[in-house]
Amino acid sequence: MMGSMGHIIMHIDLNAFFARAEEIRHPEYEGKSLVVGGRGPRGVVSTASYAARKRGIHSGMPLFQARRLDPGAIFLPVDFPYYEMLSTSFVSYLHRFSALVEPASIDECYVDLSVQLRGSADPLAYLKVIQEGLRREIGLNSSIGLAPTRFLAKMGSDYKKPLGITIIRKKDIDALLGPLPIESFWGIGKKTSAKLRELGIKDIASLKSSLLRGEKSTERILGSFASTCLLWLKGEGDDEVRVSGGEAKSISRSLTLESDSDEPSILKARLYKMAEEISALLVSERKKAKTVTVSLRDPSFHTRSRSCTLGRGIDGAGAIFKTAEGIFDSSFSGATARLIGLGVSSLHDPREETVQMSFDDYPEYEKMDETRLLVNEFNRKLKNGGSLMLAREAKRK
DNA sequence: TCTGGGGTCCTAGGACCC
DNA sequence: TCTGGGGTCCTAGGACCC
Repeated sequence: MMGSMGHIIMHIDLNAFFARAEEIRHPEYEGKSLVVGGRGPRGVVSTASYAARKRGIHSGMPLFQARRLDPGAIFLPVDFPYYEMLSTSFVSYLHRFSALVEPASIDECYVDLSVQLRGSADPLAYLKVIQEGLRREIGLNSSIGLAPTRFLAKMGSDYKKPLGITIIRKKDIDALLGPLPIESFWGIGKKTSAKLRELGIKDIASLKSSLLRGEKSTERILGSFASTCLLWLKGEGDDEVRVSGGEAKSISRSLTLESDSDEPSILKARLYKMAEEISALLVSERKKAKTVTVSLRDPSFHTRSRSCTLGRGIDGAGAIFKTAEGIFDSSFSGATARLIGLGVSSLHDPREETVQMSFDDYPEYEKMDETRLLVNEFNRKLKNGGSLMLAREAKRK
């Protein structure tokens, strides 16, 4: 009796996507030192072309620093709608090879190639066709990983950039991944790798042997992720490509101000603008949100967030703003902000709402407008929140 | 002229209910 | 009247990823 067969997963990642996208519409920039990044004095690098990377420029670096490293580089602002258009072409292109395509971000996809490659004598040739066709037809460069699980496919596409193709079979896991620095393990970032390095775990091989030995110190650092890591390094774990593409669980906007501000009218004006954008998205996705979160980053870069969950979903800019303003007034009055953010979560489809509160049951609600309802809701929350200051404020209203 | 913006998932503690 | 124990919802913060 045959066991159920594993999958063959491809992960394909676009190389220096934003920079390459600019080269496609400005061929004269090709091969040049190119930096795509935010606007304003506080912008950072989104993507640097490979020529710019050779000069030490990388994602997340402040733009002024990038300018210092390479004053002759070409600096371009981020044009999301254009990149999204190219990303859509990328996904459509992949559908030629498989119906099972899952976009994982704007520049990467998981593709199930089980049917196409099961028993294939030369999967590499097939992957080359995909990679070369993408470059020829759309102009995009990519790196590809092929493996029995999502994790290994992802590690494979990262293994050689740009224009790499890496196949990771179960028996080759240790030889290929073992020597890689611990930072390259997907899901282990700066903080965790620093802690692991203190224990002498500096590469993936030593992580795996530590986990195999069941060392508690390593398990404490990784928490519940420890067992997942070991599973992944044995070549097991998630191998499903989910076509449906999960719906968004939250929507947020945030803005780093050109200069710090403690002026409520300025900060509230930003909140209103963000509320409008979020509302437009909610309405277009036919969603309502029950939770509103306001966040503030102070000049020393400490970020605080305060949220409020309402008894029912909202999607209007006015309602979102009023809730945000209530949070702002009660939690952030007088604070100096470098960044202000607004987000909504607990999203749901109002058409699937089970029990609608009937106005007949609560006739006094009938005369109230939406704003008034929200203020009541908010005040009730504050009273339950147990903050004296907040409760006093609620009483005053 | 220090350090973007949009997400996901996890954790830990408190409130509340049975 | 010094200690229950789940389960769920909510909040806040942190780590990570692209």
